[in-house]
Amino acid sequence: MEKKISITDVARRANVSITTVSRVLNKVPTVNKEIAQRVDQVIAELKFRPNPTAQRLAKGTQNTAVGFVIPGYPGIFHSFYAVELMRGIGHGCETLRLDLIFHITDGRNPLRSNFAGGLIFADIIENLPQVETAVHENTPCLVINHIVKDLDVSYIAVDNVKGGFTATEYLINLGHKRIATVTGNMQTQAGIDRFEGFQKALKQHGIDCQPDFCFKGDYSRRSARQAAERFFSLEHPPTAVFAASDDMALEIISVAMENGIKVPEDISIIGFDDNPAGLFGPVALTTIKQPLFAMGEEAVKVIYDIMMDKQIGVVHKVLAPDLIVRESCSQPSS
Amino acid sequence: MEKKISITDVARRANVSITTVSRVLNKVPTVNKEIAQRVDQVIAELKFRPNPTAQRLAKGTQNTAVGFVIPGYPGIFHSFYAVELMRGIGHGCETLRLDLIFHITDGRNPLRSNFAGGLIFADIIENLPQVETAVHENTPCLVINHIVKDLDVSYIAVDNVKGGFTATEYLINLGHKRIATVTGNMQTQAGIDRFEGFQKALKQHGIDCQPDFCFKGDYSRRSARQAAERFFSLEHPPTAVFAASDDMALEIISVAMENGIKVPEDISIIGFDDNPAGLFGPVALTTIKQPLFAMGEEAVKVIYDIMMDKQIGVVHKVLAPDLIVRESCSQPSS
DNA sequence: CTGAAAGCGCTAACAA
DNA sequence: TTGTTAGCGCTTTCAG
Repeated sequence: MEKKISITDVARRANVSITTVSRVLNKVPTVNKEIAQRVDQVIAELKFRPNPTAQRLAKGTQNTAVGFVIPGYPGIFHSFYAVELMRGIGHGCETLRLDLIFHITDGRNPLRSNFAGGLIFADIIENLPQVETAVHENTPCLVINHIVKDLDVSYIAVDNVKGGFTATEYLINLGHKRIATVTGNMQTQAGIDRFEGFQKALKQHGIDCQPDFCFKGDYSRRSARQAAERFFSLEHPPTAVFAASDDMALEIISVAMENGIKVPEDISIIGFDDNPAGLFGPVALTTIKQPLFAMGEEAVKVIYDIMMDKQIGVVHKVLAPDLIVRESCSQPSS
Repeated sequence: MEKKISITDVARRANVSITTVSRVLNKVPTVNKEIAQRVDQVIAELKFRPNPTAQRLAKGTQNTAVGFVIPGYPGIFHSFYAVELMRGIGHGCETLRLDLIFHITDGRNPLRSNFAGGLIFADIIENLPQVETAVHENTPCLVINHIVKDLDVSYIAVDNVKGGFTATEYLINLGHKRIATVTGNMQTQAGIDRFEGFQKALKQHGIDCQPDFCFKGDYSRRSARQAAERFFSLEHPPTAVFAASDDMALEIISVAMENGIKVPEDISIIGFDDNPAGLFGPVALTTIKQPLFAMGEEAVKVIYDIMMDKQIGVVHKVLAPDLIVRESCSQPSS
């Protein structure tokens, strides 16, 4: 462990003042060529690196870095959801020339927001204490895709009610009347909201919401399988199903095929997420795409405004999801 | 744009010294309860945030952040290669309690390495000038998967020669004698090295390397198709093919199927990359897996040692790739 | 063209 | 328990 060398060491060795060293560091043109060269040489010899912290302090540079906090569970980097968000945030930071600091954390550690001027939280479930701390420390914060009630914090989220509504209305407009749904985990906002959108669409088009057609799932393939088996064993089975996730939609398609039921001829299936996995398999999945990339990008803009005091108070934004039509839905045959 | 408030403002307003404010900021327990409370209140009123830069300078904190530089081309976050690397680096940073700063860049901008104590470059092709600058500024640097010749910089790479060798030898051990290859882009190190490994394996096992069996591809599916058509039209076609990428391997399988040639019964195909796409499709692809995650993790360790002066001079590491046996290879039938 | 000196905002002895 | 006084390593007037 060598002792840190500073600008003073360089100055001494080159027989100049630290001011001059600072000048060559900053490429001030008014420095004598020879001296500059000598200084450069000493810098190289000593392998001197100016301390960026001190530079920033002296220059009074604003802290232009945003931290992106994501849960560190395995597979996070393979999650379509997280990666899309990252892309958007990465792009946003690039545009605004902000540094992007990743905080991959299990939510336990205090999260020293060392250099970050603002924090974006991707998943609040594990990180709620960290959000609270950050808010309490006056750190600009933004939560993605989670509508926070108990805390006065900004958020930007996708409109899951609208997503459920859009999916269901699409089915209705295709001519379906017997529409079922398998919901997401009803402990989660997304699960509740997507189901609400489903009901709303039915109601608005004067279609009854049969209890038989509403299966409370939990996003798991297992629950989707149970739902599908229930639906298919009904005397009057549905002609269309809205699944609250692509994963579940895919599982329903599997069950259908196992039972010789054709998609979309015999039954239409629509998912939610626009997971690339929906592209493979026997039929490309029609689904609802969350504007993940846009959300990430927007998140950066918002946090930037907050950091720069252009924005006072918290901001709440809700983005609309898009319908992606592929092959798994058609008009009812009967 | 409000004037920045500093610890002095807080001190004045709370009628205490800045030291006391500093103490409550750092939660030093020896502060009078009432005073602490008063200070806290003022902090809240003024929405004061301590300047992290000044804190770091005063505390003399080491710069424990590593920058990860990746090209900003679209789709980078969906590239299996890049994402695996990120995962490894993310994990490494977490383990070493380092901050991770992403620099998503097109290679044009100067890359102000603001807070990073060290830099890891994921793809040197677009970023070479940045690497040069960084090296010149004595910034600890590490290049991933590119063996740099003209620059005295550390790198950590995968052994592509060994990868090609392993793939080919596996085919040989299965009993194949008529082995073809479609190479990657021979302008790239990976392309050259994998081909070299192929030749080396053949030679070592006393098998002639027929020119007919060596097709110079470029990683594209198009080139793989041409290669496959050539191979299949030969009087004595090969019984096995080593493709320098999974993409190409998959295309060869497609061509084979179009021609009624069965994989692996009639012909064995081995790829390179362990791309998840190889899992789908009619036969799961046998392939060579690059230790991407491990490489990222290792990269962090190495840059850390360099940053901490535990490591003097540059370090060059080469990791061995692994054979992943799945379904696309078998013993030759004839 | 160069250097002395005064900070940048905060922490950390050292006194009081 | 609180305040005074030096710095942290660098930039930046302002003289020379």
